[in-house]
Amino acid sequence: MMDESKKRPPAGAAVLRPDKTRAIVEAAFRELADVGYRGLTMDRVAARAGVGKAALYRRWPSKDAMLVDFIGRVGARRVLPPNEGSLRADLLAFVREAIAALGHPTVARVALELQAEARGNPELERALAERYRQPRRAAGLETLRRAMDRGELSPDADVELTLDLLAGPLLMRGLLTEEPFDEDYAPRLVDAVLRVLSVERGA
Amino acid sequence: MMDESKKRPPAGAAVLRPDKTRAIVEAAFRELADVGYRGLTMDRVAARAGVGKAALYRRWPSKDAMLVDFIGRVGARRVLPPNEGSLRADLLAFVREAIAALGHPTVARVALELQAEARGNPELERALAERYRQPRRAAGLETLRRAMDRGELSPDADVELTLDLLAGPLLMRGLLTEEPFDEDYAPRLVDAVLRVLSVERGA
Amino acid sequence: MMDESKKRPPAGAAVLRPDKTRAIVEAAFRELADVGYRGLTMDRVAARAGVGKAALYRRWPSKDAMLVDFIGRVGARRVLPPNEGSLRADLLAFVREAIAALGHPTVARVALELQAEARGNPELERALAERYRQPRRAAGLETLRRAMDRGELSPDADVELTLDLLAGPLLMRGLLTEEPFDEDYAPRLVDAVLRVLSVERGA
Amino acid sequence: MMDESKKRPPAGAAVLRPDKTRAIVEAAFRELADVGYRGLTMDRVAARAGVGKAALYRRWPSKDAMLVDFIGRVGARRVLPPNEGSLRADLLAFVREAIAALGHPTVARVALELQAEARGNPELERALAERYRQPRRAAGLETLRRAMDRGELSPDADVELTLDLLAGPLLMRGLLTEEPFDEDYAPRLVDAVLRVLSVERGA
DNA sequence: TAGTAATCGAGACGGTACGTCAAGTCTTGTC
DNA sequence: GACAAGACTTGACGTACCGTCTCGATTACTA
Repeated sequence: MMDESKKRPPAGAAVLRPDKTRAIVEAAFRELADVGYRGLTMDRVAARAGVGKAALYRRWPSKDAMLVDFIGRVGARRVLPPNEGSLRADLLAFVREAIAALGHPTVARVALELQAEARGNPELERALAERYRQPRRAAGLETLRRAMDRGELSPDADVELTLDLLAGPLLMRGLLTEEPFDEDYAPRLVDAVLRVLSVERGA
Repeated sequence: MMDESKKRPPAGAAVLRPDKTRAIVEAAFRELADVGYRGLTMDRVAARAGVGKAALYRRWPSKDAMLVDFIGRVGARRVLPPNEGSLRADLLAFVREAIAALGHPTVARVALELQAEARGNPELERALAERYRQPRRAAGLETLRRAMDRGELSPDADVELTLDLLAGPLLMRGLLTEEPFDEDYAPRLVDAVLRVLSVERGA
Repeated sequence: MMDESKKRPPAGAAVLRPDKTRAIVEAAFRELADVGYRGLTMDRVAARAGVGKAALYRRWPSKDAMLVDFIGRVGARRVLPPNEGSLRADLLAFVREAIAALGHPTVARVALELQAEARGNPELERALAERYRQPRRAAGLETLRRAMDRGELSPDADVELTLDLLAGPLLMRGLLTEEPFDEDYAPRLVDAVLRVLSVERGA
Repeated sequence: MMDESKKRPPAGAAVLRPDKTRAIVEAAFRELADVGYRGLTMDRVAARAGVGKAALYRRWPSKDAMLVDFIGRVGARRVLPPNEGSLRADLLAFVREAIAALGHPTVARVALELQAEARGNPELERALAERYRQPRRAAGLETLRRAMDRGELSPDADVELTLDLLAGPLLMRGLLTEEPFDEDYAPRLVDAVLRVLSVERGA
């Protein structure tokens, strides 16, 4: 299931049927959106998918493992850094996309529970880091690096802190406090960060 | 339990014994530290406290309510804003205290699970907001306002965003990613924010 | 549950409630009569008794153990030997009672399944032996012994074989082949056995 | 499967391979001897036979039907009545053969479970009756009839009861109580029955 | 000091979800 | 089409936890 190796099964062997897997995953996501992580039950997912409970446990050893696997299915391995021509435009695109993603109902409903569950579930922690935090952070890093290459940004800017200043407020509002983002939150945040970086708005 | 009114009990009425309450609370905190929020069960807390399960439900209507109440016991209704003489010193004190608090093992263990649970539990959400986020935010606000009064800070600074820039990175690292804070994280963060506010470091 | 010792539970301890036990036992017997031993499910018994499944498992460690215990509740520890004045009358009473017992619908439905289950379940085997076979065999033995005391029966009669000749046909027809007993089966059987014992019918 | 008609299969049709059937039957019998009727699972039989589960269900419509069929394979359609020259010798041979058969480990292990299962499974009931009880009863009947023809036995003897007196004790001890048979059980039983029939031992 | 009423520990109660297992059916690719 | 492998649905099993209820014993207030 979680093994990507495509070794052919021994001739004639039965194989987990992809249509069932798909049905399960879809049903599970609908359940997540409806009742959240804690409220999801295997029986209901199975019923909703029109599938026996055993079909679930043939694919994943437990409810938690199943959810962990979903992260890997939905999350991207890589996030493309924006390329708008200027640092400010790039950061604006970056922030706006993040705000949109955090605003997606299922994300809002589930992401925090998932992250909480990751305490004491190293696999889940790893999945979340690899599929969500790291790709986005790498894209942010790349964005800053390109600005340095273009001479827009000093090469000795505090990159780590800059990324924290961008991501921190977004995650805090998006996941923890669930406060809505004002219309102009993105430019206010980006311009604040640019001031930290001593980049002129006009640049 | 949460009602402080001291109305006389009817003749002959017994009263919840405070030593038992104490024993329960202590047991619950030890359980929280050991197994976290999700792992905590009422049976175990009762057993650990040497108490019947009914003793718990006589005090709180549910497991969630109990945890909510604990927030109120531990969290402060008001947080005193620091008063170090300068905005920079105040913010440094503020950030350093936050880092210390987030580093406390039980907080690290439980806070995120609690916040996650607050989705779909408005009482818990309210308790967390009232006892943790709002007092701290109010203290931060007061700190900025005093700096304005002293003339250190322009009166039309973007206060909301400033507080987000301070709290966001701290909460993100402290609760979500659980990345450790570097030795010099506090001054780096504070100085970045001061630059956003156009406040000279020397000030 | 299966412990007869009446030691008082430690003061204040909760205790299995007899009304619930009764409800469960009754429901189980109705289920047995309806669907037999193999068809009985714990869920249905619980539902029929208006009881949670845990209430069953609090009393017995498993479905089999529960049924084993029922044997002990229904079966007699001792069976009174008949006392009709003559050997022939005693044996007739004995055989007629056995035929009646084997004809009871629940017995007919369940006894054989139970005995089959006893293969590989020593506890059940022991319960069946102690509660059913041995008491009846002892009563038969006592009946023959009294006839010897009265001089009706030679003291060196083959008692074991005699009891087999009585019980064998009854159990065979009652449990194995489920053939009905003719009206006059009892006297035919008894008189045949009396001839083996060289006892005159007139005696 | 149970149809012996050898009609040619339609062109191109494959045919159940007899070696597989053999492998399945052998595996099933080994399983029966090992774990009994209740413990036997189709998966294990298939695995033990090195065969897919479908191979079993292609041959028999259900687990019960498979076992029923086994009865037909092992049991005889007819049992030859003994022919030792005298009624006593015939009955002795008859009883001794029955004791030997009931002593076979697989029979002892399985026969009772099978008979129990026959409650509520008319096919199995019929198979057991046709293949086991009736042939043996018919042979017993024939034995008695021949003795009548020879003048050894009164033509108005109670034949039904006589057969019950022979079979009852044997089945009771062999299947129900699983008590071992004494060395001299056969002659004791036979002589008792002969006395019922008023046949002199010397005859 | 006696009465009285709510508290106490222990744990049984109904309900609901978990994860396992067996029966019988279906699917896939090979012979 | 039979074959091996094994995935499929269904439904029971036995476990764990929640929040409620029951029991007899204890405690502390009031009269």
